[in-house]
Amino acid sequence: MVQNKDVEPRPRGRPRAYDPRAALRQAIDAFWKTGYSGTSLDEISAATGMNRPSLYAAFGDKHTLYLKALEQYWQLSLVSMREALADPDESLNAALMRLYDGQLSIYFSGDGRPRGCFAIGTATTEAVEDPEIRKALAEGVHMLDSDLEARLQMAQDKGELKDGADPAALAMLASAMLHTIAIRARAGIPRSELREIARKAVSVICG
Amino acid sequence: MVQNKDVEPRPRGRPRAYDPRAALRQAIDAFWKTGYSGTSLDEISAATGMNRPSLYAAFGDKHTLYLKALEQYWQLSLVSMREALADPDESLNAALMRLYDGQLSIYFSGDGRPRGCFAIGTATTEAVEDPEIRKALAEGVHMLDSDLEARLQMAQDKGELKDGADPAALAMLASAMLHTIAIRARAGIPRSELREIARKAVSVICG
DNA sequence: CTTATTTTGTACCATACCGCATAAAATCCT
DNA sequence: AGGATTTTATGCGGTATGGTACAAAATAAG
Repeated sequence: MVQNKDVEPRPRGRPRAYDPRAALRQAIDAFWKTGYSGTSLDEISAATGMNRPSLYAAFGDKHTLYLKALEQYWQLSLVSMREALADPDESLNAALMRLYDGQLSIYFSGDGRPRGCFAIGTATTEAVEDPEIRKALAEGVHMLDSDLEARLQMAQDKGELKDGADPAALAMLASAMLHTIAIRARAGIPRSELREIARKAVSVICG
Repeated sequence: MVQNKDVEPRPRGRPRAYDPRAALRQAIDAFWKTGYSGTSLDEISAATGMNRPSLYAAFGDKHTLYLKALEQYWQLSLVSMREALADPDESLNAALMRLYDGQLSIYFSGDGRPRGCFAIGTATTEAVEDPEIRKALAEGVHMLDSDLEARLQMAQDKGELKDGADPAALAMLASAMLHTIAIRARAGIPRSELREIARKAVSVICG
């Protein structure tokens, strides 16, 4: 089914039955619902269609599989957020709403119930006793902080903010807003309501 | 060891070896570190000093035990927050800082590593697939929202907020700030830093 | 066609887990 | 003292879990 892309020389032995990238996405889906501890390798095996030895060969044990899933999620998520903040001609208000709308699309994606942010929703629990997950969580959070602060700084430089505004403080509020939305999505608050509080928060932030 | 308080008529059979309230607190401590799925009944048994049948007799199965722990935590937490917001003569700024300082004390309590908010840190993960936990999480979050909104409304009535401020929006930001602090505490961000972002956020909120 | 190489699929092992059955222990009541 | 009652303590049973051994399958190279 899968054609060899480009000039990739066909590897030596039996070909893989499943695409590792798709499998990782499906593993993310599995962890996303019930968390790291709450998801068994059998469930991941079912979600990916790979049996456990293949899973193990491709991604290592459960812990490293989860770390890879987390890293992959942060990448996708940050790409989406940076796209939202990228256009320098867009107003701060519009850029922030694009960011929140993009994340809401992620939080409410998938077949089952709304599952919020994968990282906030699953890594936070493990972070206390697991140094690697804690580090990955902290780094992801910090990335967003930095991007937002840069965007807020830009807004201030362009005179979009009221005098005396503190871009770093406003960036932290914008970041906090995303975190509370991530939590509330998992708590069952409807999407429309979350978008509404995002809208109000953006109003306050933009002054 | 335990004297019968007041006129409590000593119950009939063998006396309990452990105080159920203290045991529930210790069960909370156990769940707090590693979450619902990540904590075994053996660990809870060790933490409380009760063996499993006693645990089961006192609190029911693991799920109902966790629900009781969650409910107890919300109560303690909300009591602390309401105390912080209660004094009508205090400035909004001071009241909010009292609230954040009180919660930070909780988030950084205990012997081990900082563990943030019990509810945010452990219920969020389970909330997607567990209706009861989801409900308890949503109710707790909503309680804080309501209290903050009432306090912000009071501030506006007293003329503490700038004209045109939206108390509900500001309350949501204050709530979001607590949520992000809860997450960041688990992610390993030091307490001093969290207090600093709380201070800045309060500055913005109070105008 | 045979051999080398890699992946798959089945099955297994040791342990962990939750819940409970049952007996011993500690107290109250008569 | 003896029976009634409640809790504790030990331990078991059935299942789930993470990880792996091993043989069969699928492909490339010779």
